Amino acid sequence: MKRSEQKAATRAAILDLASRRLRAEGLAGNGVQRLMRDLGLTHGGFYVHFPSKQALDAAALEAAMAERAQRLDALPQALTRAERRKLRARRYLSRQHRDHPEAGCPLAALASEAPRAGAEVRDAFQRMLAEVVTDGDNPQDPAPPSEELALLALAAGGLALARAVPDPALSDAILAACRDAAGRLADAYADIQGDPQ
Amino acid sequence: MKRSEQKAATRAAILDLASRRLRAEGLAGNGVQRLMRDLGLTHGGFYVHFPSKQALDAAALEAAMAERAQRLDALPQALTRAERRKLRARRYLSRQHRDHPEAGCPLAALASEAPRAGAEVRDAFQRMLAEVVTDGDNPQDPAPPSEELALLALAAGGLALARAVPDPALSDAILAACRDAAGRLADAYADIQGDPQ
DNA sequence: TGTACATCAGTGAACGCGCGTTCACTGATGTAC
DNA sequence: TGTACATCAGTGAACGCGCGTTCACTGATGTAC
Repeated sequence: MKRSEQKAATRAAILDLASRRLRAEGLAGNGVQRLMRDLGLTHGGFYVHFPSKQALDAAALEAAMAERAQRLDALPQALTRAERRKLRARRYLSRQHRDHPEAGCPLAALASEAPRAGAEVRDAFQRMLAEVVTDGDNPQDPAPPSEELALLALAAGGLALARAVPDPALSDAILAACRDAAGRLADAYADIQGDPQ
Repeated sequence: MKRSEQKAATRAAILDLASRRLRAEGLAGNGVQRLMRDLGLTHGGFYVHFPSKQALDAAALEAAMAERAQRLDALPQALTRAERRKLRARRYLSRQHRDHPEAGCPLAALASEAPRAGAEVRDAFQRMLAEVVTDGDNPQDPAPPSEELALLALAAGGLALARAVPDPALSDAILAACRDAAGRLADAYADIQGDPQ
């Protein structure tokens, strides 16, 4: 392997682990030294790849976002908008997603930490949010951003609460309640403006 | 002042500042040394009042909850359930609440950090959630917990996202979208089961 | 093809800092006589 | 009322730890002749 390829591979490995750890343990649980150690490297070398911890956090967030889009936004085409929204909510508010934050949506994992983060991280967070709101939908007939924002807030809030609560039964109940509410909300939006497709 | 009164006053001051700081800066931003220093005390004395940092966090969370209940759950009696829910959502998803996390709801402030916290904090978090879901409503005719859970998830999620986003216009848009969605959801709930009172 | 040199990814020790917690102590308050 | 002693809220130094960042270095890879 060429040196430049080796370097790119190392950078990718740092980014990938950081991206998963960021979601599993938050911004604080994602230290440079532990990260590099767990990759079999020493922490000094970190600064060959990233100018700062915050730059890594922002880049890891973007990487998480790209992964998330692949996972959650792949939807069958032949559905009404309301059906697509319900399906997305069902995936988002699943036990699977709740129990595997490291592979899930970074918005839910970091929602309450992001306000306290630095500018780079907050900017990345905002780009992610904009992406979620516009993405995964029919580009021919974009959904109103406000509807997508509310559905996202419901899903991300519900997932975060379901993860926070120690009682599994209550946690399941939160997920179920939010799936149901997302469905009702999707229907309410469809009623008013007529559902396309 | 008697010594025991003095002690109680000191404890209350620690708890109060911790409760505000917890919401403004999260669990991580709430260090013992800085807390005590800002109260004009030394950090060693902290352990006269609390057995550990985590015990303080849990107690501060409960204190925040009590304060929150006073602030958000005082509602006129002569309203339908849907009207009460809309009013509560309007208060919760206000610019005022977004811009003053230190005096606001701890669920929104800590939603994504809580899953990573210790058992004491998570237990306190769950008690708070249970309280929000059952409280502030007509005790004669309790609302279905699943409906309250979903409305809370929407409100807390929306508030957290609105705080995370650096662009003020987008932040306002998130609040407005979630207020609107909470209204629709309240109506949807009222339609199905008939609105009491 | 072989040698000399340059590049640079990664090393590892060190920096100052704040964390939560411990502990021997001080000195004002409270109690007993 | 005055003295002797006990209590205990709060002090301040110290513990080990992990944080992000720096920097002189090593040694394998890459390049030039």
